[in-house]
Amino acid sequence: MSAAPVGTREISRHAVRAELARVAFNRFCLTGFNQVTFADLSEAAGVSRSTFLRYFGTKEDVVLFVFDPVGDVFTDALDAERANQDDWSRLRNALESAVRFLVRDVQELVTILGLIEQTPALCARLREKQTEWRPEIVARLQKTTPSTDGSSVIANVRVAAALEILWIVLGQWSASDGQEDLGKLLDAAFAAFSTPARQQTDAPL
Amino acid sequence: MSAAPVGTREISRHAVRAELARVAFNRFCLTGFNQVTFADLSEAAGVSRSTFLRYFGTKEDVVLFVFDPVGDVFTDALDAERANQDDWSRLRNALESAVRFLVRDVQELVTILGLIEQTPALCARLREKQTEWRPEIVARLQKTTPSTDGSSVIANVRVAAALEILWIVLGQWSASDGQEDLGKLLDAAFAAFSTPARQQTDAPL
DNA sequence: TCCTAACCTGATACTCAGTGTCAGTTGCGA
DNA sequence: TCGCAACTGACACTGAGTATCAGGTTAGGA
Repeated sequence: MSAAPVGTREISRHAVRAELARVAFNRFCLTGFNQVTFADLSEAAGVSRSTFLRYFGTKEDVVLFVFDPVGDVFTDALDAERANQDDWSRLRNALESAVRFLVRDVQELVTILGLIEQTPALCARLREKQTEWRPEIVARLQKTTPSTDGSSVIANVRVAAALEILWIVLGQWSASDGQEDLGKLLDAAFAAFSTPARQQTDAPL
Repeated sequence: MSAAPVGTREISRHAVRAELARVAFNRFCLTGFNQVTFADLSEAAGVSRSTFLRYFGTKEDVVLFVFDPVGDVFTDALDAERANQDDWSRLRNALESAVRFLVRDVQELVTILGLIEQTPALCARLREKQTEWRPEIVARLQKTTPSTDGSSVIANVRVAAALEILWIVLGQWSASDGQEDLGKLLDAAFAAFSTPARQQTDAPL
């Protein structure tokens, strides 16, 4: 996982970052992501534009940096799974760990997801992160299974599908204002692969 | 599908667009996407920067506009499928239509995919298009099946998974320089959902 | 306690993407 | 032939992101 902050410098940096993000987040929700400029943000936060930009490389990162650890959380959780389970179960459980990591403050996460949903630039950047996570996850998933020809494609598809489920489930969950049970939503989503893909699809929940 | 160009204006616009994209594409491949500016492109194409920007809203679109019809191709193909097939078969076949639409000039497509792969901005924008296609595809897939509670999530997951397969298969295909059979690659990818998700995964090709 | 090297900050200047406007031109239909 | 609509280049502008610099602050070792 990411190295815990050791020096006081690191602690300070982390805290400032959090505070800047907090201030910025309010502005984004109030005015809309695209309407807010770095000049606005730095003024609201009481630092110079230069300084603000030193903490966040891009405007998207101001919102999305909270998702950065998800890749590691996911791979770690995948490793912790018993290797004798099938791929889907392992992915489902690892996904639950990732979701649990994200849901600390329900209201906050719902708000962030809402902001992301209505801002194409944020969606795009988030998908980019998702794509960065995939190779490592695929490697971990395959570690137990001696890779045969073509199994790499299969592993890639399964991981990609699992990551898609992450956003679909979170979207559904935030649409219910954080009311629905995330575990059940995950089960319902993974049913897409176990239910006979014909007519019906009786909701299993 | 998109309206065929009728007036001479429309024909002209379409042709100019294609020519500008052609010139620009060479530059991108030569120097790298990020290193080329609109000033470079317009100079190379012999038009003003203003004019170039009028044909393509963003630099990404200069490369990716060829993917714009894919969403419609996919949904149309999905409608054409016999409704009594299962979801996976319908999606697989619709995907094959989309792929066939894209593969007109093998060498050109391989080059484009290579450029996209090594340019994060292009990947991100492409994923954005993909996300735009999804709702309509989900609607078409569900049209035949009376939607029960929770089946919407399942349909969303299946479509999302299918679209992921599109890029995974195209990536694999372009890595083989366009040699591998796309139909077989699609079968291999969809095997991720039919093969028991345990050990082995003997490659079915 | 002091010194120094590393770090943080704000200021400034720069490149480039993307938007908007305007005046002149050209093609097309009436 | 007239007039409208679209196309064009020129120009100005906003804002993201990069780079540099000088002055101030702090951590940590002597």
